[in-house]
This record gives sequence, structure tokens and C-alpha cells, in this order.
Amino acid sequence: MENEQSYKDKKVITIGVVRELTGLSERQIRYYEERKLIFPDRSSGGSRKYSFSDIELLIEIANKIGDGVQTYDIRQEMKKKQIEKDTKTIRNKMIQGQLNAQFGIRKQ
Amino acid sequence: MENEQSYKDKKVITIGVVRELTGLSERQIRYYEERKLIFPDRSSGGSRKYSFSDIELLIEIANKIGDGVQTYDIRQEMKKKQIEKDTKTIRNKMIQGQLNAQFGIRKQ
DNA sequence: CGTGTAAGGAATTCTGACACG
DNA sequence: CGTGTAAGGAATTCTGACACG
Repeated sequence: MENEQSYKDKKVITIGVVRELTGLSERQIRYYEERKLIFPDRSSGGSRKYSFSDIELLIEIANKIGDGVQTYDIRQEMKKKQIEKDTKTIRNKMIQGQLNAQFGIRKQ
Repeated sequence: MENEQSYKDKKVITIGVVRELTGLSERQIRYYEERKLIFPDRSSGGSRKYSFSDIELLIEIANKIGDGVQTYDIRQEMKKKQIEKDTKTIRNKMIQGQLNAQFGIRKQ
């Protein structure tokens, strides 16, 4: 659950390769970043670095735009999903905290 | 067994990122290719592209060189390993062929 | 709104060679 | 043998802007 994901989420891919892998133009890829849909890392020189996850996300974004969804709405969707995810994480942490406090049970 | 590996073995990483990830110099990385220890893809423009597997292999190579092993000997080791692997693959295929011929058993 | 494009510059990468040892 | 380096050039990427609609 750590080593597997380390490949998928590691931001190491330059925009040219992303262009090839997604079929999108660099203009499109940069624009989606401008609209806060995607968040590449930067090299020391300023080049964008993407992960495989980012590439999958870009393809989803492009599909939605192809369906007529606007970037603003895509962003709202993503925010909502993120909140759901965070909520679950917090709930789990609270339950874990309760268990620890009462029984000292701890996940390995 | 296909999608997981597709990330690890996909050659999408430029030499600069490989340098950062391995701590090796570009000179070293290119030299190991010259000695036939590593085989990056090339972009249309000629830039080298490496996979995460390549990065792991580069680290192994560098460790061996640090131990005093010469590139030629590392190459022999790698060849030997590859032959063992191929032998196993061929043996499996032959067994599979026998089973198919006699019983029509087929792997899904 | 989402995308194409030309512009100019900076960062990245490439090859072949000389150097050291 | 394995690696550093300076050299010159080519490929890659960056930003800000104009255009269309």
C-alpha cells in the first residue's frame, strides 16, 4: 500500500510525455492547471512534472470537457469528492483514537 | 499482473529526473548504457526515457560498481539471469503445449 | 470558455572528445 | 575503467499575449 502507489503517484513525467500519453495538447494540459484541476510538481528549472495518476486524471478531465462540462464544474466535483474523502479519513482517525483511548488497540 | 507493472516498466522518465532519483551523474547513466547495462527508450527528438524499473536497476549497478565489480562482469551476470528467466518461460510454454495437446487444458 | 499559435528566452539533453589514471 | 568536464547544437519547456468565438 506504499511501494505500489509510490510509482503511480510519483511526479516524474515531463509535459511532452504527458502529451503523448494523453493525446492532449500542452496548451490544454497547462490550461487545466490554470483552472486548478491538476497540480504538477516543478523541477528546479521550472519544468512541470506529472505522475501516472495525474495522467489518468487528465484523461477524465478531457472526457468531461468533451461531454460539455465546464472546468469550473469539474473543479466543484473534485472538491466535493475530496471533502468526502477527508471526512472518511477523519472519521477513521476518530474511531481509531477512541479505540486507543479505551482499549489501547492499535493498527499494525 | 498487467496494470500494476504498466507503471513500473513504462519508459517515461527523462535523464534529469533519473539523476535526481538515483543520485548518479548523467555521465554515469549514459556510460552504463554504452556498456549495455541499461536500455532506455528514445523520444522522437532523441531524449532518453527510463522506467522505474530502470531506476532500480541503475541503483543496483551503481552498488556493484561501488563494490569493485566491472561493467563487463555485471553484464555477464545480467545475461545469465536473463537466460535462466527465458529457460523457465520456455519450459512453461512447453508444458502448457503438452497439456493442450493431450487434454485441451488451457489457462484462462 | 477552451484552445491554437507565434515569440523570445531559459532549461534540458545530446554527441564526441579530451583528461586522469 | 569509470567518470568529470567544456563545447556546440538541437530538442524541450516556459510565460504572456493575441486570436477566435
